[in-house]
Amino acid sequence: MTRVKNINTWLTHLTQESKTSLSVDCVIFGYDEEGLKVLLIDCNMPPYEGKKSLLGDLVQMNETLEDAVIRVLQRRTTLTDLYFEEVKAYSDPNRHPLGRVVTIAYYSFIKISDYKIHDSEDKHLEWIPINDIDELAFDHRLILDESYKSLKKKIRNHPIGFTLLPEKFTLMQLQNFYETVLQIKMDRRNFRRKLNSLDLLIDLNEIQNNVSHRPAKLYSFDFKKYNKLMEKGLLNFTI
Amino acid sequence: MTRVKNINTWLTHLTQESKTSLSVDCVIFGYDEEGLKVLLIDCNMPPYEGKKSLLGDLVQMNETLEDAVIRVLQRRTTLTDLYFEEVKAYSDPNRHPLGRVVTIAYYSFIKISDYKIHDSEDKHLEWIPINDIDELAFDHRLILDESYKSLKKKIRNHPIGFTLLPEKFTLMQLQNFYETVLQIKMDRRNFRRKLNSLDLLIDLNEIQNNVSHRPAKLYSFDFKKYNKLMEKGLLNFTI
DNA sequence: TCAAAAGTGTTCAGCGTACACCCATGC
DNA sequence: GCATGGGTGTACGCTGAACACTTTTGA
Repeated sequence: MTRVKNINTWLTHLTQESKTSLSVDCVIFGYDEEGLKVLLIDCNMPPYEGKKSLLGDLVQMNETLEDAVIRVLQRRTTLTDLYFEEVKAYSDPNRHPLGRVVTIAYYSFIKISDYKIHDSEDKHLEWIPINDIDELAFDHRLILDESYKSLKKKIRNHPIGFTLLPEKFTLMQLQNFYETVLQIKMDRRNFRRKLNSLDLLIDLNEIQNNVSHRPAKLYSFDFKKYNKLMEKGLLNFTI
Repeated sequence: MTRVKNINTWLTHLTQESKTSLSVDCVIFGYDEEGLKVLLIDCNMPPYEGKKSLLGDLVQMNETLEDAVIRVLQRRTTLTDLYFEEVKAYSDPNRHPLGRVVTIAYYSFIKISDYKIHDSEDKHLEWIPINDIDELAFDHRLILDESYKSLKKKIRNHPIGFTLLPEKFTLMQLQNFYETVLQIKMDRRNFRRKLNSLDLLIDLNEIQNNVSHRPAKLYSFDFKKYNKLMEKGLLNFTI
């Protein structure tokens, strides 16, 4: 009987020559008062000198891809509750000048003020506003575009935004967040009704002060209630 | 200046010891009159002898992941317009008994009658009804579950179903397809109205014959119209 | 004439969308 | 008092969901 040797059926060892380098690349989205930005680093690898690239690294032998992403993210931040999502694998044999490197792309989304810059490499790091990014090294522009598309989809059905705002926020700050990230305009009255109907905001009975206009009420997000409702599968969170 | 060596910034070569085996695994969903099935193969690799596994293979040096998927699918079918979607990467260092194998999971969905069994390996191949599948080799049960979830989501927004039915089909056949794949019941009148309102079915002015009940009208799907509308981005296909 | 599936309409509730005016504060 | 953003309500159209009876055919 001829039998095709196959990784899932019958094989006795893995050969060196079929192995490949594997990396993770992370589109780190950041949000602050100025808007939506992406953390990029200078690439000095020919032929991409002068271009910026995403943060990423080779995956080590004893870690999962998720471990590698956490490593990439934590090299630069002290945050522990990191949020990230897998986007897609990129495997063009010619995508990397050093040879074959398959990369799995992830995106993360953090509050820029929580981000700690802390090693000598950091001078090559920069938060670039999403709309100011032009060409990137490797296929990173493509990765960025597909990640951003994926983020925009995700953010309308998951309360990612609430961890990126100050603990106490106004409805206008919240709406600005969605408008900035989604790059659309929303109707103020409809937005407020929508958020109220979700019944997940805690009215703190506090107001802004020192603003030269009518002060807005402050809210916080009821993560406990959200988690409880999601566990029971009985919440349709859509914005 | 200390500088972290990094795949995206500054590195002169790729070392052997950081390389890993890479595979693709494909959840091949199939549909026929009997329902939704998955193509599985016997696994003879310790410690999984006697279990079934998904179809997959190691990725070769000069192919993309998509090339590898097509190779896996075409080893067993003569179809050219293969449909497949990436699901997720699985990278637990202990997921494979031969050593570290990172796998990228894909699902495909085909008409079982189009599928050609054609080599000696095939006697180990079987279409198993989705609800009859128990444990699988490796982490393939997890991969199957996550792929099925992903398929169910996809199928409500993309006309995948229409390639899996006979060219001429009745509305009941179409509804059965959705009910079977989604494992839900749908209201007949609402379903028919929905499909009519999409205005993508071609009324063939033909009816079933030799059925011992009122014969149903036959339809086909207007792929041309669908593609045209989708290009213009002006169709919200949801079932 | 019976069994079996085909075919058909209406009502209701919820949700997204569009839209304009008065209010509270600091300067 | 004026500039600035905060706060509010209504009307309409679309869509999903629930629900029962008549029609056509073969046996």
